[in-house]
Amino acid sequence: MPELPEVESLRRQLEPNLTGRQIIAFELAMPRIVRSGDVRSLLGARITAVERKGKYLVIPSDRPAALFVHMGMTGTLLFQLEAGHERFIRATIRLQRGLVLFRDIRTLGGFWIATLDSPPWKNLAPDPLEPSFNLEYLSKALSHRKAPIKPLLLDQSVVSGIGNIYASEILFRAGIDPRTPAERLNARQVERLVELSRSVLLEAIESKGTTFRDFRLSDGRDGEFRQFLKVYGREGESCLKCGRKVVRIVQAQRSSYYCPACQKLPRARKGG
DNA sequence: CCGCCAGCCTGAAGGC
DNA sequence: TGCCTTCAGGCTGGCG
Repeated sequence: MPELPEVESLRRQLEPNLTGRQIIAFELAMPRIVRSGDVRSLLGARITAVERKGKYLVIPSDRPAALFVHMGMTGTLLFQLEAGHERFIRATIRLQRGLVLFRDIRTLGGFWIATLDSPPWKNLAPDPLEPSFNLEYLSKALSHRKAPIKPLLLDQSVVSGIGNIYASEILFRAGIDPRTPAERLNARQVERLVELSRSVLLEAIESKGTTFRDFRLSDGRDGEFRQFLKVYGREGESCLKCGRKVVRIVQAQRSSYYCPACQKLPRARKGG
């Protein structure tokens, strides 16, 4: 699953079911999903909150240790009162009441057990819902960056929480060509990126995220934002603004979708 | 520091 | 019915 709206939707569903509950046991069907730390340091611990940082879920406890979860490409956390018959369950957290199942087809996600002041990430930028993600911040982060803006939106040290679907959606709504060198964006465009990153992610949260393929909410349901996607996955279909065909290109080994008519590159500079 | 690329994994879907 | 290739909501580490 993966991007901010999906992780935030999971967080909201899990919070009331996990907060205040004691961890009874970990059952690791695939031990290597524990990337660092020891799950034994959480046995008997009581969960005190379910938080999110970028695309990570952060689950602190009444012990020094906290559980960090990243969903990778295909991970999710299912909450069930009783064991079911789900496929691809890599780990099960047995609670005082209920079970948290880590379902991850491609096993690119994982668990980290660590203290809150030594999280698994380094250089994680603010996400677009944080006040510190503003024009001043983003202008500085993008200045002197010659790389195309689209892959930079996926760089979690520039802005956290945005992944491949929402990067294309944000750029479409901002009217910016994904190939635009970041340093060539003017202040007006950077401002639009700040505002639209925020509004697109908020709208997606309203719909409990996007299920394009594998993502499931913690109750097993699908996110409903897919119906509101304007370009992602719509190669060859008509642009919803102008009717021209949506194009797919590959940047940094990832698909980017955009409308060549609605999303323009800046004009080449003289001499340059 | 920056930009690019291979690699990590598994499963679904499409072509032949 | 295979067999093979391509494609996937992410991120890390290594190279130049």
